[in-house]
Amino acid sequence: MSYNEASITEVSHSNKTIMRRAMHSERGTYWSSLADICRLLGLNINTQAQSLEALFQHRRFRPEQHIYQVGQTFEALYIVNSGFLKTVMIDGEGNERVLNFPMKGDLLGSDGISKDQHSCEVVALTDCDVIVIPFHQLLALGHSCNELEHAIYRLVSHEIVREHANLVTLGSLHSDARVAHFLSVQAQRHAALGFSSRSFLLRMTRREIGSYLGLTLETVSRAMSSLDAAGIISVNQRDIEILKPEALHSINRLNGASAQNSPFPKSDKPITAPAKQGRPGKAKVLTHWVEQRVAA
Amino acid sequence: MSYNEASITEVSHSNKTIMRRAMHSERGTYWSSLADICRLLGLNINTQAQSLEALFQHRRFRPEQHIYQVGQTFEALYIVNSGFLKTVMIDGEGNERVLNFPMKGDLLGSDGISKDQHSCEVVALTDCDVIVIPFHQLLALGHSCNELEHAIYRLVSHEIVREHANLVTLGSLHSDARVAHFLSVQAQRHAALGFSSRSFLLRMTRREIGSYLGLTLETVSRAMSSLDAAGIISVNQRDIEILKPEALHSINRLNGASAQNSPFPKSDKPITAPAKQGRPGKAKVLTHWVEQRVAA
DNA sequence: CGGGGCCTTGACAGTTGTCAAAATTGGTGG
DNA sequence: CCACCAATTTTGACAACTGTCAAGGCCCCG
Repeated sequence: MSYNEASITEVSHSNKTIMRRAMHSERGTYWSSLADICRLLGLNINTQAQSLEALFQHRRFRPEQHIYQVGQTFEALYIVNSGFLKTVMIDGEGNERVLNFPMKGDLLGSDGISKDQHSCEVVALTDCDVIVIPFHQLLALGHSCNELEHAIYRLVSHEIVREHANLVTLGSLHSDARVAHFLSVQAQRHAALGFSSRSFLLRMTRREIGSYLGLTLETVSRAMSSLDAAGIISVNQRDIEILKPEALHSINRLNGASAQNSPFPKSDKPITAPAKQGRPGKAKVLTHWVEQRVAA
Repeated sequence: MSYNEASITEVSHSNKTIMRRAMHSERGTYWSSLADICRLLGLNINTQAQSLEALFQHRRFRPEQHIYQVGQTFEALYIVNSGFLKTVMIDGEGNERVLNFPMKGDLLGSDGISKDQHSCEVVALTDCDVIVIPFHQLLALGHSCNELEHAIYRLVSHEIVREHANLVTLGSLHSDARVAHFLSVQAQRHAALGFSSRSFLLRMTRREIGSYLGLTLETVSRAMSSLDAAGIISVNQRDIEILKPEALHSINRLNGASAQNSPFPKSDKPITAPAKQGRPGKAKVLTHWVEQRVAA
């Protein structure tokens, strides 16, 4: 990503700039142009408008720090420029549920538009660099470029589609399948960022994965051990290596909750992993299902 | 709702009007102004702009008919004017998952903005009347009124917040609590529409409720029987009467998946229903939990 | 080197899915 | 008007899955 070191003369609200610059004085304040952001998002906006030169400030966060909290007044959307985070919802009794694990290129904050107040919170899991996009400013830019405006709506709508997919995963897959799907998606996302899709590091705890998938941390751990024993992945704590991506991807054992209203009778066997041979070492825990697969 | 019988002279694209009028010739075509729609949504837009007089066409649907389908090109958002519907997602094998049960005043179609193509589909459960709002036209109106534009974003964002709540329900509540919560929400929504909040008719099957809640139809049926036996509700097929709304509302038995990272130790007993006396008749099925409550 | 998270694994119990059958409802046709 | 059929709902018995509780191992950090 091409950073733009802040140069005050380029910016309209210079007083603000000075203030913020003071806060981040250790390393200076970074800015990105709208064009940079479009690149980060993979957008191709065709416009010669000067709006592409509008600058947006970066903010850095340490692990555990909040990008925003529940109840905080909504002012800006955020784009993740680097780092890994979690989005969590807190219920009345202080229980926390993980909604998502955003990473580079992801949008944060769209939950706040609805009531001008955030209904969930985002926490950094690693060092993070986030671009702040004041909402009113974004709307103003949208007015000068229809294509950009449409892109904003698309971004927000994309969040809805993503959540739909989560709902389906949560409601209709068994624990092994949820974990397999989670790892598969993580791998793909890492790949999309230019990292290896075969080997990566999980940035969150088993408890957080469980919360995200609607499972306990023990069930997550066991599911991973099963996949390891089946030779589909290799797990060492948070270090994940994917040995058979296709196998991982094709695990979608269904729950009873997936109502089958389709005309087809429930005849054909579900598509499952063609795992062949479990490695002898390590976990002895195999669900019946994986045992069956391993035996086949 | 104040309908406006189509009067062609009021409308700009008269050719379209004639065409559509022909399609619905049985009962004539209805139109609503933007002001009508704001009223339906409970919005209070302050503007004298003539845009409030823009007219939008209604479409009627019979049970089982699709408002839109997966893969269909996105062209419009829809507001439900009357009737009950379901939003469903179809996976590769033809399994269907219910995502929501929209009713009067709800927004439909926001999933389509993302890729100019719908990723789920909406089906009428009863006779329905739906207002069609072509998206490009809505954007154009937004340009002439900032307040309206903001309202559009709020509507879409609200969908995100609603889905967050669904994810939490699905991931962190036990079956009884999910069903109780579902009924509680249904009651509130009926009340918000001016119907009785104590007694209402479910428009969907047990299977559809189960699909929505990530449960099987049998589990839904059993949960309702338990609540009935506990004297909290009265169930007769799809006829629901709520005897103790507070009790129903306060059932939130947690799953293990709700990671408790809060500082408070897990000491205090969860808030549960103070059900006193099960009626002697009917269901003999009680979960341990309800038994415990009933005994207390 | 010690301590505190975090992860793994085991044993067991509670919850929920599966399969099956009976009861209820609504609609259709004789 | 009644009988019958199909769809939906309820209920039961059982098995499978996942949560609960507990113990031990691993790793990082002080």
